[in-house]
Amino acid sequence: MNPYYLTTPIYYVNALPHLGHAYTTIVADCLTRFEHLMGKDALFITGTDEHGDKIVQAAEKQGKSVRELTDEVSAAFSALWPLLETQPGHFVRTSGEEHKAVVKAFLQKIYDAGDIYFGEYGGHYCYGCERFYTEKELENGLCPQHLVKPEYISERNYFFRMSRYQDWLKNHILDNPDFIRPERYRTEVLALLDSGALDDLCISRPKTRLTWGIELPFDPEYVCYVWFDALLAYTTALGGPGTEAFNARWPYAEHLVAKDILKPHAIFWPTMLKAAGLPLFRRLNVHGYWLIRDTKMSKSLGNVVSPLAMAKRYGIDAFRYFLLREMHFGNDANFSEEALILRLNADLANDLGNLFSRVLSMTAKFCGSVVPDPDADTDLELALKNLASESLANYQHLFRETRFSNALESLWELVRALNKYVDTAAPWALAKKGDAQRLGTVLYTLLECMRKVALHLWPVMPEKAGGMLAQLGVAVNETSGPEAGALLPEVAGFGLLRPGTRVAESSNMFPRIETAQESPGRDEKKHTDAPVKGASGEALPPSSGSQQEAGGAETISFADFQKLDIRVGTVVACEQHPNADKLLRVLVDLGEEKPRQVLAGIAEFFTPDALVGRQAAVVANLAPRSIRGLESHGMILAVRSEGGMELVSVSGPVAPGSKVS
RNA sequence: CGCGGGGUGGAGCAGUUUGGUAGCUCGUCGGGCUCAUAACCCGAAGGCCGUAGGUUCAAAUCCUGCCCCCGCAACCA
Repeated sequence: MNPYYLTTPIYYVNALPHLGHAYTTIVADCLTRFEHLMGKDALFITGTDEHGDKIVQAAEKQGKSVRELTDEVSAAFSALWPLLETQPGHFVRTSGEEHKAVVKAFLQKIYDAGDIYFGEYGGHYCYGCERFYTEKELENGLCPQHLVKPEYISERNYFFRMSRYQDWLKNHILDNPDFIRPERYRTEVLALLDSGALDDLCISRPKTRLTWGIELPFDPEYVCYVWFDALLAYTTALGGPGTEAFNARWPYAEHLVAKDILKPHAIFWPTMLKAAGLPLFRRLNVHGYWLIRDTKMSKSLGNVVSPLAMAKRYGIDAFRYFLLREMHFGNDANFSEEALILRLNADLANDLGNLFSRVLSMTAKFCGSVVPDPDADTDLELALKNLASESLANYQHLFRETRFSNALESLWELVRALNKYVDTAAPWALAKKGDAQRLGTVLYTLLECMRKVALHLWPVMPEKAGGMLAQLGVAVNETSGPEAGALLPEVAGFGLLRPGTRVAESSNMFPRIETAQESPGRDEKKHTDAPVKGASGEALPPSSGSQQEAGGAETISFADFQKLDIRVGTVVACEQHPNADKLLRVLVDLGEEKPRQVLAGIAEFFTPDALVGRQAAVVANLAPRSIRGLESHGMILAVRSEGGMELVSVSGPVAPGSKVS
């Protein structure tokens, strides 16, 4: 038994799952599948963090009980995993009884060891944030979030002597370069430790302020600080400290988190474990954010699709491939449908899919879809095999280091080399010549290498890889996948594919996505580019200074005007923004496949019901923007009048999506 | 001095830890092949690696100053 244990964060249930959650969990799944193929007894877990102020607030806002809300959101998370083709070994909920027992035992242990003390805590408390601020954090004495003066409250609380472990932690990080990765986050944590003394950590909340939490075992008047509780879920998933499963796996534990929760994982958590006399986890893997910027697709198509919907549209395997290939682990990356299609077509359809298509088709044509016997290798095969060994070795190394993008790039060197080999060896010419021996060698070499590629891709694209292996006559268990350790002999060994095996007659694993948006997308670009230059070159310099309108607005070129895509939409639904008084969340039918979500700052003037059914002008190609937790995909045009506000609309009903020109 | 990320051929990104011929994908141009998903293969054009100094035999890579973008925050779409 060679254990591997990986955790995703225990996701906070104050919001529904989004792309970030999907990414982290998919990475965890890929790594776990990979380690399985590398011979490990691999397991990853995930779960939900359900305690704390924010959950209580969210529940109140939605008019639900805390239990209702947490059950609901937690269910939404667990329902997501199969859709992403991920298979967590456990799903922990911090509101579960087992977890509570683990937390209480842990707290008691540290308490008994003398690392928890009761102390006075005075601070500037902001009721809006429900938290204390230090002098430093305040801006001009005001809460930076709410811009109100916080109240000075003095409170007695329990503290964890984290400061005691500062030097120890620093040394541990210095002695173990792999403890926090990638490097930049390790540097950041070291800088943080160097910058000043580590404070002790306040780990309690009086029940007078918060009751939704785990009661301290040594004082029923207090509940546990949410981080202190949540981090322990990583041990709960194994049954908790002291259990057999825990002892077996915990020393091999790795965590996977996004950069926003670096500090709790890199500082709180190791010191907590140290204080409790437990072994540390082995490694903390930190990734960046997915940014969603000006998605050009939405501009020309007018369709804005959620990333998860995109997974459905293009297939979960392609989605997983894209996420791993596009983001350099640790850095931020951009998500766009355009980029996704590009990757799908270039890497999956043209390179990989086409390789399978052409080789299987030739095998059918020249060898009756039976794997031929190879004859002696020529220099061509030897060179290819060298390249394959190197590429696969790199892939395995880089994948293990969470450098997925580089790993896949390395694997694709092999895929391209195989396509090139087809051209160079020209099996069709050999067939014509009747050189069956040479033809057998070439096709065998190709099929064998394709099998290796498919096998290595299984962690990333389980379904597609399974399909490719099946086409090559390799049986793979649908749920558990290839056998544990299947990758180990693959780097140097060739010849595992048996001659005589029946293979598929053709293959169409990754059809190209024909960019259905005709060419208006491109034309549009040209239209905007060319005229703009022309206009500014001729018209602007002499006139721009003098042509001021009465209203004070400067003139713009016709080309600039053309950039605006204003359409008339029908409001199909409308509700108050759950987290903003002045904003309405409006669903507008713009003649697209789905109504568009637009946030409008008009709640003072319109009730949600008053808007439903009305038509209004909408700027349809405005870059999406997130406002207080919700994304807005456009702007509803309105006029502020003396008595209130009026929508900009049309004099008679028109079809939703009609363009204003 | 709020914190952080970044400025590399037309676009998007590696490379910077361990200085030593500037790399990948897309796009453009030309050619080849016909097994294949208008795919594949070859070749070419295109970069003073933001800027100014410094260290060095040698700097995208180390040091210092400066300029410019972006995220976080902001009831603003």
